[in-house]
Amino acid sequence: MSTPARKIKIRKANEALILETAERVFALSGYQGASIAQIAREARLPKANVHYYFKTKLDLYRQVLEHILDDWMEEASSFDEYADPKQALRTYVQAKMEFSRKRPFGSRVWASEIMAGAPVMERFLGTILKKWVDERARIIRGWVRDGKIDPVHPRALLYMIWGTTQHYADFERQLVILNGGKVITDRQYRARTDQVVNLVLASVGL
Amino acid sequence: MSTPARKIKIRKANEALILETAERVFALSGYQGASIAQIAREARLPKANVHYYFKTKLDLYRQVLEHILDDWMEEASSFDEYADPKQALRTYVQAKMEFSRKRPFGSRVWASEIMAGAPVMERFLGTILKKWVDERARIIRGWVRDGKIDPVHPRALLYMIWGTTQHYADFERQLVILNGGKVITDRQYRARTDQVVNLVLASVGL
DNA sequence: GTCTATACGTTGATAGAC
DNA sequence: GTCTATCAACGTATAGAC
Repeated sequence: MSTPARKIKIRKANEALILETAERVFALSGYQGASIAQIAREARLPKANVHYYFKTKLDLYRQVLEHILDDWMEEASSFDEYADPKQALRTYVQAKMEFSRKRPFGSRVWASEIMAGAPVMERFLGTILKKWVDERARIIRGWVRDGKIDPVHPRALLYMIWGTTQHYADFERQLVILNGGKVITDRQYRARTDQVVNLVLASVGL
Repeated sequence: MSTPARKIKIRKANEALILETAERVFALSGYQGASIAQIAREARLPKANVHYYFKTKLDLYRQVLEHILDDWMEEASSFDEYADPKQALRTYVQAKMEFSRKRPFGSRVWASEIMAGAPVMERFLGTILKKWVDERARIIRGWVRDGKIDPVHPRALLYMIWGTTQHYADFERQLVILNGGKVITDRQYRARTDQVVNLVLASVGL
């Protein structure tokens, strides 16, 4: 029963449970506002166990962010799936909207980290993200040069896509209240995704 | 010297100082994450003085939010300055962009409050904001009916405007890093504002 | 790997001298 | 109106029995 293999399995399961719970709690209260006690409570584990798997609160927070970055990489790559601007933008916006729907807490942890001055993600932003944005800006500029889309400012377009799609995750509570307090159904959300796609495409003349 | 008039003046000045500092600190760390000690330190006041002017942390937080709502009302009214969609949207987007530039902390406190589930602003969102959105949605639907703009979903348009313009306040740190670490100048910001206006107008066919 | 007990700093808040 | 001293509650983190 107490074989190494079994112990590793328990470890993986508990780490995953804590990471998932921590993402939710950090999303709700931010890094400073969240407490290990609350994370432990919601994961139904003794507080000491959280410290057993993650030495410090900062360690745990860092790993939560790393998890989010993994998914970020995936949605970022969707931008390059097609060379045609219409298909590329549609695919990317859809991927971002799906992420906002499926991982709203991840989006909020990110937002809260940036609002706190990005002390942990600074390096990522200045290296990987900056490189990605610079390259995508070049692609968009190419589309403009070839007359495939209207002459828009690449960065302004990317920031509009980010701001809009992340709004659906970060401000979910507000959207629900404005929706009359009714939760947004999958059907509704698909419709909203299409509307966002159409607005973005129209904004560049597609 | 110690006349009532003088004391009232001192009170007003200190309250304003504390409110301004608190907005910045709440913006950085959220309600739970912020501490009275930090607010007092940054305002260069003893901790007890903060409690003297604002009985509890929640009291202070509420008043910070009320201040932000006052400004929100003002920018909201800019939507109705013109009946023509092009002028109305331009004026509104410009007002929101100006707010993001001049009161980035206010925007972030709002964002952090919503991400925390809007425990304090819930009533405002469900009453005043909902009414405002419903009415503006009706106006936008009218523009579509009259063929003045493309057939867009009113709410999707409003959320795009909010998400995009607030992104410039809430994610300022990220934008600066993506800008190569250089602060965004007034000149640059005016250009970005124009780009956002153009994207929004184009998104509805204007 | 689990969990109780505990160390020890920081928090929100107050009392009371000035 | 200002400010030091203080308190109970809660924060992170660890020790050590099981």
